[in-house]
Amino acid sequence: MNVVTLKKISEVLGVSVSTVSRALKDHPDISALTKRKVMELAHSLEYEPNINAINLRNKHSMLFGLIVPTISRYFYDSFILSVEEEGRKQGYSLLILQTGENADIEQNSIRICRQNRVAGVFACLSANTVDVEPYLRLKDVNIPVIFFDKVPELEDSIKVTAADAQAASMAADALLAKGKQCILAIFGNNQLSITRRRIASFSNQIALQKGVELFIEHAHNPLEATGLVERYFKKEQKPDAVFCMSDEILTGVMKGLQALHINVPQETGVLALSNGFFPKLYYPEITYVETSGYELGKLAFARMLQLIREEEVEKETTVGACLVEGGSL
Amino acid sequence: MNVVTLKKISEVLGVSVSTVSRALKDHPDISALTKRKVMELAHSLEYEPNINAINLRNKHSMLFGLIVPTISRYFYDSFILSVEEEGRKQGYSLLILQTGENADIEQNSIRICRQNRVAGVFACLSANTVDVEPYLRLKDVNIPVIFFDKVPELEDSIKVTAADAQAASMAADALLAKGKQCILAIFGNNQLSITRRRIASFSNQIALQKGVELFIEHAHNPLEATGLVERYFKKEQKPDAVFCMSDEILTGVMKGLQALHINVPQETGVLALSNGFFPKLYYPEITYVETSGYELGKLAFARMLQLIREEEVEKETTVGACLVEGGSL
DNA sequence: GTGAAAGCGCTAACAA
DNA sequence: TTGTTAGCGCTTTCAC
Repeated sequence: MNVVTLKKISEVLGVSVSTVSRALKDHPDISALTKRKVMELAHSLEYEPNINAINLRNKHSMLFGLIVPTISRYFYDSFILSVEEEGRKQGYSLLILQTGENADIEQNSIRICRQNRVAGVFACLSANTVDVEPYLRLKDVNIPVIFFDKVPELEDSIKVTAADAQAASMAADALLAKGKQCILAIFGNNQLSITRRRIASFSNQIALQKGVELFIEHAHNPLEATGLVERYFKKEQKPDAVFCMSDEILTGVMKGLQALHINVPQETGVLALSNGFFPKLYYPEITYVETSGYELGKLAFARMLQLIREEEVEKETTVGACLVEGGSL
Repeated sequence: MNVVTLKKISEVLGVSVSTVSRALKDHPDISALTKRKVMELAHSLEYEPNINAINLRNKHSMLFGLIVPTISRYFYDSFILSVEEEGRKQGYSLLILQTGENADIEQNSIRICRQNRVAGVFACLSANTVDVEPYLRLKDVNIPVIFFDKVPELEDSIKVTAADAQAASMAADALLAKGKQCILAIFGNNQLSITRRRIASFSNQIALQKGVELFIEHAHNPLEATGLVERYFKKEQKPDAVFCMSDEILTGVMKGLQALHINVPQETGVLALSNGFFPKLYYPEITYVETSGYELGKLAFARMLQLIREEEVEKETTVGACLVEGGSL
């Protein structure tokens, strides 16, 4: 083992470990000469401090735990990216733990965060999280928790989410502004509060305009969305617009429209709530209301820093939505 | 701070720390009674061992570093998932470090791995990695490195890759079998050995069939791929098939074809090398040669374990490819 | 069957 | 300006 430690450096130079330690941190007490010698040697030996020793001493690590159903696609990747970027600026790294929507793995992930004495946890609940308690108990060991996206319905936890209601009503407005008269709106899992909020807000907004027909449907995956499109576009009266609650639904809808050779936007308009990646895959690009995982990440990180610094933190914050025009409406 | 340590438990119970330590690991020396008392108390106090202390003592951690350009889409997510799954079985977690193809961040990520005394590093080079040395020097501090996907052209490093040559020639065969005569083949960054291997194998295979015209082009992102499609399909003699070296290129190509209203497969065939997600987004689904990130992850992990156990390890291994029929050819 | 003590690598209070 | 020392939490050897 060729691992270099402060001790090794101190022995070579004939000084004490603490001198080396201080020299490396550019401590004002140490003479310029000593500093130079220490730094040079450390550099040439490729010294890297042992984080575990540092953490042990500090009683916390420069790691954040990030517990999430999946890192890929449809939203979380951009959240993670932005948390990682922000964290890097402050010297933090990310311990990413995917639960795959499995409650056992989720519980275990919380334990791993505890054992690692992470500086904080970013958590997005699994669809079937049974017990939020273990998250809350992290507070006992001084680990702050920020919930994002899929958050528990609890008063006293810190949550950051996209502005669902706002996004959904913006989408409705965009459809009405284009004079759409017969709208197929496809939403996701109705169990989730996020879905119910979006439906309520969307249909209320549509209802403001008399005479618009609205068909609300649910799809749990792209395939079901494709099926819905096939069903509705074989009808006598075809929808003149399709609204997709998520990227996942959007991909299913587009596949269905392609299969039926339906031209967008000539024969029907398409509008999605999206993070922005999938709409750009198509031609014409899909018009969407953006709920940015990236922005959400930035916000979550800011909240985390406040918690760590023991500043006052707002319990619930949302990031706004905005309409991004493609050519699909 | 309510953090429970062995010492706290030992004080409550009036035994020594070492007894507690041994009791918790079910050491045979300890009496059943003591064990029970210790375990019960530890449980009720929600004791979790401090990993940093353990790592410090062990001189390594139960973390793997995973350095990758991006965690999302196009391949890596499935690799990460499988490494994480395998790792979890053995008690490992993942320190995921995204480089965003930035060489500085990549270097820094290597340092973070060193500082954390990770048990090993899984590395996929950035497109513009200038200096592989820092990876190799991890060996000096006993950190094994497994390169995957984008690997360096070095004899003595351990690499796992998709069977590029095989996949590319399978793709060529599939095109020839359909009697394609004028093929536009779009590859990625020509700097990467992976690209050059694929080109060589692909064009050699095509060359076996006399009279087939092959146009080889490069695209560094989807946009460039879209541009190439627009250029080639405005020509007098349009390609009767497009080959896409990656998912990224595929998405760009499909957007270009949609823009020009070119029917697949009637007017042109499309074939991709892919991980399987994107081809299913389109109608008809794209025929592709699958190189599985998931399988590759399993393989990489197996190699890592061998390295850690200081077993003999094959330097280069590949996972096979297979043709998945869609309706695009 | 249990305890005492050393040591992993680092930092910081205190001494010189 | 530098050194000595104690201690972070844990494991393990050695002693009893």
